[in-house]
Amino acid sequence: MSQDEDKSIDFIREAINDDLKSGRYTKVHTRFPPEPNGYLHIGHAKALTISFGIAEEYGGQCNLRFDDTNPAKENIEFVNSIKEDIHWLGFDWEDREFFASSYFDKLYSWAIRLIEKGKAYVDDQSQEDVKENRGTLTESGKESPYRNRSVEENIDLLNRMKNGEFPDGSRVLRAKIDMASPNMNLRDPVMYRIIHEPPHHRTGNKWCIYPMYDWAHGQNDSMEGITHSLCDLAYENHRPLYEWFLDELGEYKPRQIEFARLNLSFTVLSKRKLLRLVKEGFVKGWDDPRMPTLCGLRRRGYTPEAIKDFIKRVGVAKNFSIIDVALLESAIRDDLNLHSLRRMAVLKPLKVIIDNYPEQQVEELDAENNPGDPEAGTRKIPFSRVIYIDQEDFRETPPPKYYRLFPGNEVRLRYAYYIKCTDIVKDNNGEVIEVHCTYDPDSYGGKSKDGRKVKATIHWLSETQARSAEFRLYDRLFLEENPEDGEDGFLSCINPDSLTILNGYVEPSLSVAKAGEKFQFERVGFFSVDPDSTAELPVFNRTVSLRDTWSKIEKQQQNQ
RNA sequence: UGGGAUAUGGUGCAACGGCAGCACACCAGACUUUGAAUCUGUGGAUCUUGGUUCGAAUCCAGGUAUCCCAGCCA
Repeated sequence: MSQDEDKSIDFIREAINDDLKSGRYTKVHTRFPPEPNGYLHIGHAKALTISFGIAEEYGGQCNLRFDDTNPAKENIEFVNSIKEDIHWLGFDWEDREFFASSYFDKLYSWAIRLIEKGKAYVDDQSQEDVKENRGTLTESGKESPYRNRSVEENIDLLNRMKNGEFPDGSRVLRAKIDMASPNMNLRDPVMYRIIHEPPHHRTGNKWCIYPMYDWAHGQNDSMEGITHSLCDLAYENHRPLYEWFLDELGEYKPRQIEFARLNLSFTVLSKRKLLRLVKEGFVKGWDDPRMPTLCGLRRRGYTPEAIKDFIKRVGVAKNFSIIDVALLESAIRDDLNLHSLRRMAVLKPLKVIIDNYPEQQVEELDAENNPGDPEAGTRKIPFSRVIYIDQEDFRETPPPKYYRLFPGNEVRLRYAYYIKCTDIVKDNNGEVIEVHCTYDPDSYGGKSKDGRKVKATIHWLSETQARSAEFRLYDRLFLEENPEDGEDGFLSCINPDSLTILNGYVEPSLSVAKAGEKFQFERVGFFSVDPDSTAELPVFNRTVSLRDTWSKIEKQQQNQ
């Protein structure tokens, strides 16, 4: 067990501590139970980190169990992607990979047991009638006319349902509880429904009946000896049913504890909405770097460490909450700042000619790979007469407090020399296309001999050695802080500029960077190499920009 | 009077009858060969009304707001 550095622990760990102390349970065994009907996203990362993390902390175990009780929605590809994503985050279930479908036989025998106890019955009502007779939130329901069939008839009917004698929707098995219960989940909930097609991805056509969530989840938890079944607040209303089944069966009963799911500002997390983003082409796929899916975040350049750190910062509670995406960005910046190598890249090139620098000369200058980490070493970067700088680092007429290059001003080229702007060349449209400078030979390496200071240091690339590269700059997908509001609202607040593609240059060494490698482009942001990269054209995804104080200052100036 | 849950700075999370604290965000400054990072500092919160108590974010009662529940989805 971890003795938390900070003594405060969340309510789940508190409950587990109580259970261990009281002897209600003698170990901790959790489970992560995804339905294989979609990709894992950042919200799942929270659930997963809680269940796997708590098991780890208490020296217990966490099972991976696929909740595959509905063949209409599930398939093996999702099973595989889910496993990949969990492993990527750094969690492992060892040999405890389970499927709800593996328990179908045993579950069936438990259903028979309930029927024999008179606690379950086959209902022949149509779907409409079942709905009609369930009542409303304020009115109690009506009992089914089939509610009091004999045990023998119920068993016979269920058996024939299982054998495929009846069409989809014609009958269901229901628990006999209380049609007047104020908790809708207790108004004779459906246990089995008939589904002939499609075949189940694991059991094929063996089964024609499939258990509902409520008639599978708790039972599977029990069968696996789970002690703490941690889930979403949405299942709070299901807990009485979870316990009713196990009590009636007389089986071992885990404790279900619910916590608030993760919501993120400027993000949608509901499966339906994510699906529409993909299907309707607002993004390029489930792993589009703008998606909150784990595969999307991975491609964007997020690290497992940052995601886990983020989840830790979010905390665990029962309040409905919406986390500021800035917290996620802060977590990835912290991680990448510590670990990523620095490189120079020019996203929007502007040509600078250093008139007093010898025409054919090329110098190899030393540059640190990570100023914060001397162990990261240094590299050589070529310098010559013609270089590229970023357009944002030059202004013909500088606004107040602009320290970068402008006519008459001197700046430092990172790791190289001081240069002073002497002249500019414009094209027919009046756009500056060339900047002329002189350099101070006594400022080699960026240190002036006379000790004079310059306010700005800018990044650059030597024209001849620079390699072309594509930069994909991602911004938030939605303009509204809470795009989940409303059904279609999220589509109307899509950010038209969520992706900007720029063609610029990078240091020569980066042309061989491998997909997934991460760098900080100095003064620009953190980038990760995209799998779309080719030998001719490396592609860099911007994971997150650096904090940009200047743009804030400039914005303030414009607002005045 | 359907049932269940939750209310603490802008956003989250703590404080478990005894000085309301932490992170992110915001703001100011120091430092800086990244206007980054780092460091220092400022401001700002207990849903509401009553009650219990020497003392209430915490306990009690009422009110209000928000979330979940009427799938043969999970």
